[in-house]
Amino acid sequence: MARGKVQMRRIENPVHRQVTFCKRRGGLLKKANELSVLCDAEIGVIMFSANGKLYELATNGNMQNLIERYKRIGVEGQAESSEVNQSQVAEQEVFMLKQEIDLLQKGLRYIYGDGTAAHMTFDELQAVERNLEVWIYNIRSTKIQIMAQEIQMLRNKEGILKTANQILQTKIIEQNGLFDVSMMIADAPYPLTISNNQPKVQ
Amino acid sequence: MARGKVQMRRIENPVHRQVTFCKRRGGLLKKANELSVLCDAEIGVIMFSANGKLYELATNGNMQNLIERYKRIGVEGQAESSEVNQSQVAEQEVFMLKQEIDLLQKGLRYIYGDGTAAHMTFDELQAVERNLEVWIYNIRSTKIQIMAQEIQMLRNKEGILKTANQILQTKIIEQNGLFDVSMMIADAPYPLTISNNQPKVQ
DNA sequence: AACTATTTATAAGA
DNA sequence: TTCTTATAAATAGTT
Repeated sequence: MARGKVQMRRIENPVHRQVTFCKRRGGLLKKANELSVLCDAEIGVIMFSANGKLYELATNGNMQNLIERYKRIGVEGQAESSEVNQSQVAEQEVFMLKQEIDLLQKGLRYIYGDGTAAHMTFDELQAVERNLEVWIYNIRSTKIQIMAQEIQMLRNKEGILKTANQILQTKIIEQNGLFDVSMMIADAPYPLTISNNQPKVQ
Repeated sequence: MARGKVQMRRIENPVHRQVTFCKRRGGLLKKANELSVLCDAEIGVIMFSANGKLYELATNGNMQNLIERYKRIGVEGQAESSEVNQSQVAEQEVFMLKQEIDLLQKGLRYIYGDGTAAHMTFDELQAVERNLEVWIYNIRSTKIQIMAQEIQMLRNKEGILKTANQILQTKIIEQNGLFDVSMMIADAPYPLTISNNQPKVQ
């Protein structure tokens, strides 16, 4: 509105955005208050900044009352809504969220809780038991996979070490001509020149 | 703001007041929307005109959500409140709620999740498996308890029914004098005069 | 936060 | 309510 028209889209520069928010926030609250005084209207404004900070104004001094009135009057005599009547959608959404929360809480009570499962019905217990069996099955499968991978890795290592061992023996024999070192290391259980650092499986 | 400065008090002329309300209402909503877009803020405005008509704007398109958020966050980080700050109580409550939500989410990710457990380490799997075994054990114990209670209850019922049966037979015999009805009901598997509505165990 | 050149909002009139 | 226009207010860019 001054020193240049502004494009009506999000200000990318964070500092700039913050400054503008601060300025316009004041302006908006002032306008709201003026409208309230001049026209004898009751106005509430709720603002959440980008970083979640709350700013509010209620011209009657009490946002709770205003919200109560809003919910009561609600859909009835309203005129210029920002959108079409979304109250049904909103109610539905709230209902869904509440159900989801219930489910979350129940599920956790189910698992953590006192462990005695004493408050559950027989059918619920039956269902949980089946779930637990599936989970145990999955966990055991995964464990077996992990162990199989370990085994495979160890076998690969074994092969590499054996090969290295042979190469080393060959080199030593070449360097020492006719002298046969194979008798010197005949009792060693592993190649003497490569450390054997294997991972463990419990 | 134009053609003369305006005194900041209620406009007495009703027509004039209505016109001003209409104009400034539009201005306020526009400003609110601009602020929302420019600064990435979430803004709700509720206006009740002097004659009780409701006008509203919610920049996220849903006033219910905004009110929910307002009530949740409440007094936390707010600056220009129209009321005194109850921040300590509110902050505590918000903190508790956040922790609870974290716990819920963490616990459920653990249990539900993708079921494949592929992202867990071997040791984690081991721990979960032990937990699951404990839970299954508890569940099976509880099931057995429930079944034992059922059996006990059924036995009690059986006793009561047998007693009732005998009493009834006795009464009938008394009323009919020498006539013996016991032969009439000898083939009935249960007492004929008491409904037998037993719970089921799967 | 303070300063202005401009843009925007709007009071009065129609 | 809406349009017009003179003027008051708000504010973008700068310091």
